Amino acid sequence: MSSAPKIAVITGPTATGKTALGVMLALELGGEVVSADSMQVYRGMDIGTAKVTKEEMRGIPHHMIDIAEPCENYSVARYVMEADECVQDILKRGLLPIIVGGTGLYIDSLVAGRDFDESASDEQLRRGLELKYASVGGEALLEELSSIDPERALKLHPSDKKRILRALEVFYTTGRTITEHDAETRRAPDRYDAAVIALSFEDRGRLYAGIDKRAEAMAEAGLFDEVRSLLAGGVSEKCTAMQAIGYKEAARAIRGEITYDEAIDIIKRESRRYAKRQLTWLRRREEVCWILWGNEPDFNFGRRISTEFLRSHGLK
RNA sequence: GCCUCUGUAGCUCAGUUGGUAGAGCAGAGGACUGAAAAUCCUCGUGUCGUUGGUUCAAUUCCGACCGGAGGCA
Repeated sequence: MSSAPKIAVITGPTATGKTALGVMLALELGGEVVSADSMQVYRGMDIGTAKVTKEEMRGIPHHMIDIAEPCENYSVARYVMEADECVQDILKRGLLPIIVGGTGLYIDSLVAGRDFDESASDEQLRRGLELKYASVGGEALLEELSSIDPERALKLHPSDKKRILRALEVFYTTGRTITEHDAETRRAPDRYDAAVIALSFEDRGRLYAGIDKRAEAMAEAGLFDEVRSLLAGGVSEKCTAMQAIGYKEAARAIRGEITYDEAIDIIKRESRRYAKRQLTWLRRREEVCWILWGNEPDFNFGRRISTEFLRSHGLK
């Protein structure tokens, strides 16, 4: 058995009740919530990210929310550093850290304790590579990568610009291939012993219905006004924050490219697809305690299953 | 009531000069190590409205019937 500190994780696709269950477990077990959500880190993005409200928190401290300006570009690397500090601090105070969120990459990276090399990022270089990609194309850049890191190149498709560029960037800034970096971090044992609870619905249709309903509710709650004020505050389309589902579509409607109703329909569809990707990410992880709702989330049931699972995992 | 058009994948439609069919969208599956709510890959069988007829063979031609749209001194 590993000697890594034990923590709890609540994840699952969007609109499945992670937030509510997180607070319940924190109250019951004496814990604090550490959010794992790539968009809730940004201030001013509340409605469209379904951020926890003060009332919903019920006095439970929530970390890693509202910690960046929407025009900053947040990243996994920064998340792991900052979230890890929160987790350490909670553990030090004898409480249970409960990671709650749907950003799989953030959760896995935090749990594994991935060490992102500080030097392996270079804006200038990336811009240059980007221009090169535009001029010579993905095939040519993949070939370039192939001569450096054939293993990685083999796994990438010529259209997968982001990953080809990153692989080259890592090599040119650190002198080591991304394959070597990967191998190294995979070899290291996880930093935390995570008990993972995943929420979803038994029936995919139910999940999607909930997502659609929530999109409508967001629009009614003032999503478009929220986006308007972000844009007025100088948050540009290029910011990572504006890639968030709900925000980019609302911005298009505000610019008059599509109607508000069209925007809402697209938001629903993109959210459904996002949920599907979240499920795909989650399914490859073994030892997950799945809690599948029927028609509606049943939090009494969820809480019972969760606490049982966490106890069996040696938590409290 | 009569005339014309129409009925093909969840939706919008294409098509087969007769050999049981294919696009877009929706959807499904997968990947994922510094943008991850991002990015990328793969996947098309459906009583061709129903029912008779012609034919070796009908979704395709003919008839009737049932939906839908339009027209009618």
